[in-house]
Amino acid sequence: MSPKIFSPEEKDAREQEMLGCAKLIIRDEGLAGLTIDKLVKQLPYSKGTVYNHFSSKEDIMLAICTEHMQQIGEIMARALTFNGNSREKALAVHVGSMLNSQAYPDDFMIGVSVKSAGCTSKASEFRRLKHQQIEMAFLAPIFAHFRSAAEAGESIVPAGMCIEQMAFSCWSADFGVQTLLMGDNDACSIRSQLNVETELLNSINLIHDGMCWQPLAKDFDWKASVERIKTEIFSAEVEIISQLQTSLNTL
Amino acid sequence: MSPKIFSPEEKDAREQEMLGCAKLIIRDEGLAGLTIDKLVKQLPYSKGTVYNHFSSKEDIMLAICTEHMQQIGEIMARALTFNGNSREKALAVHVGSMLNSQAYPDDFMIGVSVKSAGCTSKASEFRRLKHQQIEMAFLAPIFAHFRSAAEAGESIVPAGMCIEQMAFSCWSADFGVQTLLMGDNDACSIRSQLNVETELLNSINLIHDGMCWQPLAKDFDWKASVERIKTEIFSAEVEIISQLQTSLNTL
DNA sequence: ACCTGAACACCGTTCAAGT
DNA sequence: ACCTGAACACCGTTCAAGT
Repeated sequence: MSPKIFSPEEKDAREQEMLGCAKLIIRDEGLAGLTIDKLVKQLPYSKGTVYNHFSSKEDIMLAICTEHMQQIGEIMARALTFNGNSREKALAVHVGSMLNSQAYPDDFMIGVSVKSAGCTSKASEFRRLKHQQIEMAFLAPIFAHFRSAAEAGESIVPAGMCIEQMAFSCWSADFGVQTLLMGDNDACSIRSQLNVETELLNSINLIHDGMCWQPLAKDFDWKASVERIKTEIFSAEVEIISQLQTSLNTL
Repeated sequence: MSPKIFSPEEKDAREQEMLGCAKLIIRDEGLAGLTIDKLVKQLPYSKGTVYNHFSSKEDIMLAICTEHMQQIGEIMARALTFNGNSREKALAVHVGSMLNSQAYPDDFMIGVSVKSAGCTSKASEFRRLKHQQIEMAFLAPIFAHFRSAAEAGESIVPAGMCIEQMAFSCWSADFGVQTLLMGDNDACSIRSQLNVETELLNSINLIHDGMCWQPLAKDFDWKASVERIKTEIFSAEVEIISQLQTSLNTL
């Protein structure tokens, strides 16, 4: 009869509904458990409609990854409000990213898969652009923080490096530690003895010391800073993690 | 008639044949292009026989990953023979791992996939054990190198850290830089401006400086060291990379 | 204009039937 | 004892038919 025309708001709400459902499936059955068939079965729409919103399964994954990054951006902004010296604020960014990964481990796994496998190439142009745009948005305040610390003489920009490269060093080390220590530890006897929080602090301390970021590791109680960051800024995330662990233990 | 019985050598040779074929497919069509159907079609055996050797597709992937790690072990041993100071030798390990990843990018991608996705859990017990054993074998000389440098007073073991944690910091930073910069750069405008070799040297220099590993970055020409390492130790790998790039350009 | 779901080509894995 | 390949359950994607 009357062919229905959907407003952009309705389309957006439905897209959100689909993504939320996909996330639930991933949370329950893992990333490999996400299937278009399963997704459609739990949704009041058909396959065709899902493909009307997303060009492929990878497109859905990239969309979830982008949402996750938006959340990370909010975490980073919060981290930089920490009441402490500039190096503590930089540390807070990593503590926040780690807590977020622990509170939402599936989102973190999706991020790794999207970055490592060539998922982006199979996603739609629109989704790729949005992803890139958000990545830049959340990096900007980080760069600004590194720059102001260097300009204040609290850290030294190494010869031949620029601010962006300094931030990238921290980011890639953070990514490396989390990726290597979040997976199945049982595959490697060395890694199974390591703790994410400890090694992240160790790695970031080494890099910050390499930048001569004051105060140096040996002159400050950084473990205490981590605790303060957790309680003063990320108590909500810590709460989610502890709930997640107790529910895992009773299982 | 006479039921054939295969010797362990024959079984091993066939396994190698299967793995070699799988690697070729991955080299030509990417990791996602690897399919049991395709593998069998290019092999003089049937599906059942392949499954007689490997418990699953993940088992094949882990086997390839383990072979690659064995190769990395050989690279690391070679790196440590570099004629230079102890920090240069430590740097050589990373240069070698990077060159190997560039010379055999598919092997590197498999490693990332195996580590990030829960591939190990789907692989067979036997394959998992072998993987773990080889990982430990190639880490041992690295640990020994870090320890002797610290004992010689060329580096300082930070308070609260042990030798293994220092080595892990370098390893995870290396892994982070390579993973983030080897994929599709186009997804991120910042990353696309960064060069793997430059950022790897920057990151490792920051961490080594953080360990006070002499001589410090500012007191030495580390770019020159990288060039020396490339020509004196890894000329074969450099040659493969340049061939790979010219064949990519003519394509 | 938009939704539907049958149909398609493909996937990893198994196992009864052969030799 | 070992190999074979048809069969199975499932996957992502498409598109002619509906409303």
